[in-house]
Amino acid sequence: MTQDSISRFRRFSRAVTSQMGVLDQDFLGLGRPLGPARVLNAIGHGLHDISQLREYLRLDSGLMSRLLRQLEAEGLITTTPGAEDKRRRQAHLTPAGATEYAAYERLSDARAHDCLARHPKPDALLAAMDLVASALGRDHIQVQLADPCGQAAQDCLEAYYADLSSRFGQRFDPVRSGDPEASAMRPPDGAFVLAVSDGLAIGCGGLKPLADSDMPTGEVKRVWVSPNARGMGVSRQLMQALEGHARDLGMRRLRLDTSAKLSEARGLYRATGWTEVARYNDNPYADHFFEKVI
Amino acid sequence: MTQDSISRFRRFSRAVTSQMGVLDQDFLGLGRPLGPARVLNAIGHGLHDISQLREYLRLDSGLMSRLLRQLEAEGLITTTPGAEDKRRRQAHLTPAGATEYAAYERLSDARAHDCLARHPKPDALLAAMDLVASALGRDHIQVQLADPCGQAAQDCLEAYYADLSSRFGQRFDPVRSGDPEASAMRPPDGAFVLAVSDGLAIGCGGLKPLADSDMPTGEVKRVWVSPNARGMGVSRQLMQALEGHARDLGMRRLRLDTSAKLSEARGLYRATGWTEVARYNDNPYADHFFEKVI
DNA sequence: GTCATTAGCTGACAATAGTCAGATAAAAAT
DNA sequence: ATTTTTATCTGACTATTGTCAGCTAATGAC
Repeated sequence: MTQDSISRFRRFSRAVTSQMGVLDQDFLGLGRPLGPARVLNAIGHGLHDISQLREYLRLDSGLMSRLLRQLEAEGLITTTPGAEDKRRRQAHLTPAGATEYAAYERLSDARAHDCLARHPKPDALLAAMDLVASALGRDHIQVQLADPCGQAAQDCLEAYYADLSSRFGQRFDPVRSGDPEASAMRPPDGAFVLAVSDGLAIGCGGLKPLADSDMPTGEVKRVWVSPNARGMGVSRQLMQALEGHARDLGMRRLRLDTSAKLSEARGLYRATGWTEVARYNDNPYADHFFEKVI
Repeated sequence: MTQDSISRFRRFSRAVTSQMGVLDQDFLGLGRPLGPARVLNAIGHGLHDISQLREYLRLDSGLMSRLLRQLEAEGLITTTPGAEDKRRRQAHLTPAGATEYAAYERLSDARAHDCLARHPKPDALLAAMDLVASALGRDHIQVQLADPCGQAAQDCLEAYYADLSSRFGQRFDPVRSGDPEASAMRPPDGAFVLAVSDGLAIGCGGLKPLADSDMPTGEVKRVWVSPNARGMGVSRQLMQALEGHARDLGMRRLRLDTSAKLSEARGLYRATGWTEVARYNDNPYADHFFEKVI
């Protein structure tokens, strides 16, 4: 079983526990009550901002504060005032806390592994979990800037290329880590965004500058949404985010190319203010071209 | 959305809450704390035996008792000593309790309906939920005697016939409610069992007497497992249950017919003590015949 | 500067959940 | 008939979770 399966399983678990209004009691059995265990895990999972923690765990500020003091007294975390705003405190794991967190992670991994290992079709099970998690978590999908060469982005892009390969019946194999376009999709030139649902990247989109005569123009590329998360408005969110970044980067116009084989997409473009234009590049796979002034 | 979708959704929800070690906080918002609300719902759902309730909800006997007293004081339930064993008390909803229970059901229905209604592919979502629920709940699948003309049995049989029709490319349409074989599959002549996972029937099997010369013989018929629950040992459980009933009914030998197109099944039969025999009936769809002395 | 707002903390409670050692009565085992 | 076991109940606790008003320090608006 790959690490990726485990993370997909855990995403499902998180989606279910946080979206269906359920509490995860998984954490019991390691000698710590649910409250502090949830806080410890959330911090371990990368939520350092206390206000974020409160929102994620839906805890009262008083209760949150007490739980933090408790973990601090146990020597598992430290809290420090924020760098910019000293009111916003940050929580971080101490080495002892990291060890405890790792124990929870192992427990969780083991459960995921067991469940998948004894299933006759683990891939089908994971796909079903993805579908359910996306449906349950559709209101909590976040679009965020990411490094196009990071692991999550690479996972998305590989899935995207595989998707394209199967649609065009032809192998897509762009240079991977040394992707010549990657640097163009990083600030300050462009942008690359990921749609993240409960910690798993389920979609992506890139924006790179396009040399043009009359006005600063960007090109939208590699917009892709995981099949199990389609129809949930993710691509719309991705496009909005890319437009926002384009504006911030001073671009005045966006372009994109697409193919008749990706028919779902064309409706979205038309519905969100894009107009079809004449071919503007020599991409052999593209047969439809759109433009939007922003 | 059909009622069936709702029950499938709710089955998923129950499977997730009870199998992943999570507590359903769904019940909040109707002015009752989680504990009593869970008890009320479990009773409404048909769990009357207090020991069953305790096991299902995993509550301490003292706590359970107190929650019952509380609900009794509110006039929502009554408890009575069991008919056979006066220690085992039974809990039942009063009319007022039934009204409260219905309010929870409506809330739950509404949530299920909303979630399905806003999904682009509700059927795919439900199928994914079935798959996940079956995987999570595989250790809690119960095989129980049922009326072959009951609603759950009819749902299974219809799915079974649809399955056969698609495999044989030919329409199967046995007489439904007036099924001539139904009465043969009821005690005292035969048996009909359902595999139930979190309240949803996911498989079935029938047993009817077969006229034979040398020893009392039964025939196993209509063994079917929902595609989303296959590979989880359900058919094995069904066959075991049918064998048990056959023994109780005094049968000494079992027979069954099957088709080469249902190849998965033949491995199971061989592995569980059946031997292939010569054709014993004129079923045109059957081309393989098995027998087992019990 | 003053004032309103914000993030988080503390104290004082209250409600809920869980535990455990008997008590009681019915059933089962001897 | 006696003893043991079982199912439930009760009382006396403890632990956990949730709530709310007021406090402090930092920030931002005017």
